[in-house]
Amino acid sequence: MLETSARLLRLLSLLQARRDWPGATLADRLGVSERTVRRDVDRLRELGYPVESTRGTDGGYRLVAGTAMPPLLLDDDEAVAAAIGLRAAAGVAGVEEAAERAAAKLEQVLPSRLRRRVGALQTHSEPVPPDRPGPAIDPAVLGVLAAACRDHERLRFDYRAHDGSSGVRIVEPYRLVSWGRRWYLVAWDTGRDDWRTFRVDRIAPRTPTGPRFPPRDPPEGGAAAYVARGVSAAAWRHHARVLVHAPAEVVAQRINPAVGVVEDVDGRTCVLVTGADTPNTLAVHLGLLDLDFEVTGPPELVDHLRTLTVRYARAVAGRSRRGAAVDHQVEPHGEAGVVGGEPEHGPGELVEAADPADRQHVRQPGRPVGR
Amino acid sequence: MLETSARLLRLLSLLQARRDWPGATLADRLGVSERTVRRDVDRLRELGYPVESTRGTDGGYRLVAGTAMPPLLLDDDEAVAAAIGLRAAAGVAGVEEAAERAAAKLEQVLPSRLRRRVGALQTHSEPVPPDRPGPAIDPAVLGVLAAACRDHERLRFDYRAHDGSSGVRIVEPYRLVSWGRRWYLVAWDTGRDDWRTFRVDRIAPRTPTGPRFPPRDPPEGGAAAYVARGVSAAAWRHHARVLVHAPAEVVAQRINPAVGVVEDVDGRTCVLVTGADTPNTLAVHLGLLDLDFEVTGPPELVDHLRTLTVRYARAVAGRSRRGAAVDHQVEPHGEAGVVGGEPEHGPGELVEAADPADRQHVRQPGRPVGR
DNA sequence: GCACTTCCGGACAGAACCTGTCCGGAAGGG
DNA sequence: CCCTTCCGGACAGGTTCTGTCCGGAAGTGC
Repeated sequence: MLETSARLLRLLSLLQARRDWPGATLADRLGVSERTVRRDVDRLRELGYPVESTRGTDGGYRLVAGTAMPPLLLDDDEAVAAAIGLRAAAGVAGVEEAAERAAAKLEQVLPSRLRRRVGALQTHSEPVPPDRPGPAIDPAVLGVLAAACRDHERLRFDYRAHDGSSGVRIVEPYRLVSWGRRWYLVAWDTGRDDWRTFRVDRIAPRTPTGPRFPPRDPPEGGAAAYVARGVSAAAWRHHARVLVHAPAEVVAQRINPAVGVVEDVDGRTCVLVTGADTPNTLAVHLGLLDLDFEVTGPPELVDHLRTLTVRYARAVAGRSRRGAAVDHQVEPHGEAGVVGGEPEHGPGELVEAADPADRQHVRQPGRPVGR
Repeated sequence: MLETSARLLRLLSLLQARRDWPGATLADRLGVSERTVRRDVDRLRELGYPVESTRGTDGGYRLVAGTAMPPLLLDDDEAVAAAIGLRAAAGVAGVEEAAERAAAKLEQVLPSRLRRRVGALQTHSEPVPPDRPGPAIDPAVLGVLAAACRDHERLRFDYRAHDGSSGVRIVEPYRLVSWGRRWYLVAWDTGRDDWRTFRVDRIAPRTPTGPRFPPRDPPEGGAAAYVARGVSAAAWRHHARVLVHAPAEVVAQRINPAVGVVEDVDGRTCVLVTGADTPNTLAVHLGLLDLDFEVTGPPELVDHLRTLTVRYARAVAGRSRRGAAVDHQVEPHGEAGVVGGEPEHGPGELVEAADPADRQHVRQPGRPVGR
């Protein structure tokens, strides 16, 4: 019966959307008897999609990872997110081709109303760019945390503090946030009776999760803002408070909010509180402002700005001496692919792909680069 | 019959993996009669997943977008890419929650061998970061191009050159590449008998696609490298050839290959060919090298380096005059969330989330920021 | 230990569905 | 006109599915 097939997909969708379903609830949602639900669960198992079951109070069924990938049943919003994510993944070394294939699969069946949303979000989004890879995270841990957030289940986990000590925490998770090169969990800490942000790479979850808890009002401004407040100021090795000779609104427009906070001083100048892992990166952020500013500390930054001053001065000192012999070889063009009026690019010199695992893209004159 | 359900999923999977399937081929793959395949196609249609059909030579069945999202059937590599992409999407404003939900759905069923791959790729990947949103692209266009790449179908499209003129091109598509803030199509141009790179936002595909063509050897180094060669040099408004006082290998290690090409000169110095959209960005990127260099052109760059020289000199001039009164307020900490020894962060000052659509994160002293 | 919760699965009658074969029709392209 | 493909009804034969009923098993809390 075709209804059997349809019902199996709906059952799979329910099991993917939430963790635990008592058989009676499933029977009610699917409009069949409980015996049929048990048969359906058996059918999913025969198809290779393992469904675990728990008897007794708070028992029920849950879908777990097996050896085969089951069909993924996404709602509209999730499908849009997946389409955007797969485009992002298309730029990731190691999965370009697979991401492209998956994106093609998804987009060929994406309803047109969702396609328009993908287009709109794609052009107006900018994820926080990581400057280097973060610590390794077990995706199973992320999965447990993500499911607990979604299902409003309490978590217990061992948390390793920055000084190496460890302790057990009991929290009500709210949201996972990818911030820079790390993942964070924003949760209500039951022991401290307040919101806290936890580094996911320091969490070792304990099982089982639960019990359930009623959702509480989220922290002010949402999880990402909450993490931004805590992380941006604390995560950097170097910090600076810089007096910028421009109105705060102008400065705010020129920086990524992930890198700093702007405080108005007198309407014409403001203070930028920012940071970075190295003085060089910090100096780059300041340079990108393209505005006059004053720095009095930290000493490393002051030293580095002085070094840059000398370096830049030297860099252009030889301009009148060397003439234009070097730079006239660079031909400014219009847009990408335009060469001599041609709208696309022909074969160029050999350069390695943008693969961070292999950075050997040095070109010796006259011979191909890399392996 | 449970086999009917299983077969429907396999049929759906086949239809998602490739565009056109003659009925006889499907019958062969599924191990049933052609009549049964026609019944199965009807069943998919009744489930809400539209299957189009074409009669005659080169006819067959293809899955198209309907009003409902069908189950997504991903192979192992595609599932890994989707997991990575969804994590990337979790940082995109507007789809955080949906991406998190979709990620949780996927990761709860991801076989453990794939989870490990996700973890490994996640920590060692760095996509080319876009510095700002690219031109709007109709996702339907991307979908058509992606499918044509996958199915090795020729494309005909109207291509708008940079000067506004337009012409029809017939190509054999090879790969879509996300590069910086734009998408590119790498394809064999049948008219010019050579590889070309096309801006996707300038492509208006003509239908239908086809006929099929045998795959040819890809351009040297792969599609991303190919685009890198053409785009990096041509896409920027400003270019520079810079003499760097360091060995080429050292310089190559310090830059992202997306931003430049390094040519050895004499083993101790080398030339960096790079570019950017503004002289400021170019100048600041040169500063990131943390190496001495010489620049003779273009004049805008030289002027701007002089401007930066003055700005930086002024920025640090007041250090001895102003004392440490400003910067001692910044308390360097250990890792994220550590405040006074606490391993996680309590409620901090109010700052807007990292939402590029709303950049008002200016903080007036004493009052909350933003709306 | 008991009561309540949940899953488990066989047996049965009745109903419904699925498959392969056969065939004539329709549409597209060379 | 011929070849390719999809379309779908008719038929016989066989298989599966469903709801009901029931006894069993396991987990949890009091």
